[in-house]
Amino acid sequence: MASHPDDLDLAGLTSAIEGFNAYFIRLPSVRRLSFSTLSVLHTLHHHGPMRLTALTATEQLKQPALTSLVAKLEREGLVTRRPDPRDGRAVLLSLTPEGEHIVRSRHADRTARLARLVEHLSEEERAQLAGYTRLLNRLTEIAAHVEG
Amino acid sequence: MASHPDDLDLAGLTSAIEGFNAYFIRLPSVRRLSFSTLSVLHTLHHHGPMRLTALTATEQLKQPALTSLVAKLEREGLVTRRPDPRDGRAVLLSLTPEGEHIVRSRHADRTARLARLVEHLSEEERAQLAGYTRLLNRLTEIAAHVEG
DNA sequence: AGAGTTATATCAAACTTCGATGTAAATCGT
DNA sequence: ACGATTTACATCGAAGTTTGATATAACTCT
Repeated sequence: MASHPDDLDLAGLTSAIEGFNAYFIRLPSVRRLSFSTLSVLHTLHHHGPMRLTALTATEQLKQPALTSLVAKLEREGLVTRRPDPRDGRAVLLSLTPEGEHIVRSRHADRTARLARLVEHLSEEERAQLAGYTRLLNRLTEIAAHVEG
Repeated sequence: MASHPDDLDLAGLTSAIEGFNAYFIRLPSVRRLSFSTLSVLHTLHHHGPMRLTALTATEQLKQPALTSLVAKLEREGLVTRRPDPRDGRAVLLSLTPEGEHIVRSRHADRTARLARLVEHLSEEERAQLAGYTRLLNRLTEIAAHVEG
């Protein structure tokens, strides 16, 4: 289908990402944490303190489910809730040091696994891979704009 | 930290992938399908007919949960179960045409979303992205070896 | 053939998610 | 500044999911 070599085969790229993710996402988490939990921790880690309602937008959970998930995470000491000084109805959620620790340690595990894969690449492939960090960050940034 | 420009910052790359995935994974699925369901459909699509036990290895579910999930998917017409001719205890699972349709249509949605992002890239960045498909497939293949 | 193992099913208990609805705080229109 | 509306989160009970323990039947090995 491509008219010349550099043409971007988007469906092929999508498949490649999907396939790699099937491997990349699955970590044998030591503590048994659900997908929902991990997603909330990831979002809070990257976004910083935010409201329950703001989380409803990114997580694929309805508000009552989030209320109860966050209550549980608070009991477990992974998340703190404090009143929003700007709005008496709202609550600001953030990660505790222990919550941060989980996100960071999963990140470290992924980095280590990636390292083991990269060992098997050629010199040239490794050099090529180095450029993708910028590119992926660029795409993520664009996604944030396009969606928002 | 990098000693020269082409050095591979693995932690940075991991973060970039994690960040992009947070966007890429989340599709507002039309039918309300759980993460577990989607993962099973994806695995069956790529791997072809397989046993329940084989699925237990890739999905992060225990066998009883898979038995009941698969029973539900069979009721909904997304998966078929037939006895394994080689082993009377075992069951071979595969996708129905409708199950295949769901996987393909989610793939198509992702491709379309990716297309909207890529529009915003420069000519040069698009060319760079084209090489990423090969490289990701290569990494996935290596992962299959390293794990297996 | 009998002992051990493997593939899946069943069960009840624990947990998650949902839709509907409640309560209190903020905002809007007059 | 008042009441009406809207927004943020909590609560509730019902429906759905996941789990560990255990059952059953089919394979394997000697």
